[in-house]
Amino acid sequence: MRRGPGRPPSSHAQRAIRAAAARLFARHGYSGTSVRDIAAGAGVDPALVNRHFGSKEGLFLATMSVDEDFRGLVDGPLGELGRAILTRVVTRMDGPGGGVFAALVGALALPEVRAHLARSTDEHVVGPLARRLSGPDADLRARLVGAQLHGLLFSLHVSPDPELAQRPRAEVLDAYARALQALIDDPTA
Amino acid sequence: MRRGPGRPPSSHAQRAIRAAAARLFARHGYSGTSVRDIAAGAGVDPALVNRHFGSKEGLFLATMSVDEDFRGLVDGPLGELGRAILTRVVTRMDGPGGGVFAALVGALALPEVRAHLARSTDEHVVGPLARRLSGPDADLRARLVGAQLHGLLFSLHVSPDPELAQRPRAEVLDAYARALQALIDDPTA
DNA sequence: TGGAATGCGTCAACGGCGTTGGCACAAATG
DNA sequence: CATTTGTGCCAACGCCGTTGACGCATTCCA
Repeated sequence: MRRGPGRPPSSHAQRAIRAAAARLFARHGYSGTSVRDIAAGAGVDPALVNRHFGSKEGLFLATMSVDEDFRGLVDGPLGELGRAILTRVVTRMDGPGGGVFAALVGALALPEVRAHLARSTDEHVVGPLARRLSGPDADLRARLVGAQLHGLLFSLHVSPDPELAQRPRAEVLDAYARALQALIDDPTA
Repeated sequence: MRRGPGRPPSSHAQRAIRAAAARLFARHGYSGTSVRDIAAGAGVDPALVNRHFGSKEGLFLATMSVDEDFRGLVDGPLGELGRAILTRVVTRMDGPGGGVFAALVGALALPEVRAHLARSTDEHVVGPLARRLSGPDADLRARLVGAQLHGLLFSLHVSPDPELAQRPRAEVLDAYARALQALIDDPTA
């Protein structure tokens, strides 16, 4: 995108790069998307990507995030919390930008991506849930609920089980909610 | 490794490449291991790798496999099957070659790797388990048990939760077994 | 008002990557 | 002996992420 000499000082290119990166990363994953692809999609020189975002990894971390949508995820009544959490998370991942989780998993070889995913999970699921659980091993049970969530997302969007992905979501959620609830409920009650 | 002109006709290099690849892939993952690294570790020319195994992906699929260890995984009594499956799988992944699952997940961008993992899971967990379950939605419940397994392995070895990995395995397995059992038990019973 | 500093964009190049084709040589085959 | 086959080596290809030098417009400041 060549622009005249009287162009504004702000960076239009920066937003174009972000948009192209978000689209391509979500669709083709981290290693399936090259810096040159992103630059071409944004109509920009490849070197500009690294100039603005430091590196391909920096751009990935700046665009691939799920933090904003999961506030108050574990706020419902405890007796139906398994179903509530599942509905929120799965619905989010079925919508646009659902490739984000798969893209993150595909880039876990990068330590910063591992840290990002771990922090997201801790902040929105494990931490708040552990504070709400009663009974023994609340922290352990909350972490295992996080593992269960990762497992379902994994089987739906990362290494998809076709039979599972094709079933009505309500059936899948109902059954899996029982498994989550087995860890949410106080085992001594 | 230069060898004299009277070398034996069989392929010593092939086994050296396999061994180096298994070690390096399990430790550093797919994209963290280069063909040139493997060749150097085997004392061999990089071109030999592709000559014998077709491609880096071919070598990866030939060396990274978990099939052999999971026969009869779901054969125990139904009432304690959750605990039995977990113990087998987690013990296997804690031992040497435990990096295999993480390596596979890190290479899921390759369609053949996705197919390999899906087939392994279907063959050793989902299929046999679905045949043993009673009650409604046996197939769905078996698939969700597979998702739970992936989730725990994910949180232990792919994107490790330090708090979880550090706990005594028995506590973790006991708690998670309840969650698996919630899907194994007939929900109408 | 003139000069330095800053930020944006362009271009060419670097080293590393997976992969390929050509060549050499020993062993097996007729 | 001639051919084919398997094995190994070397040089090179195109793509990758990344970097440094440079041009240019704008802004800041003495």
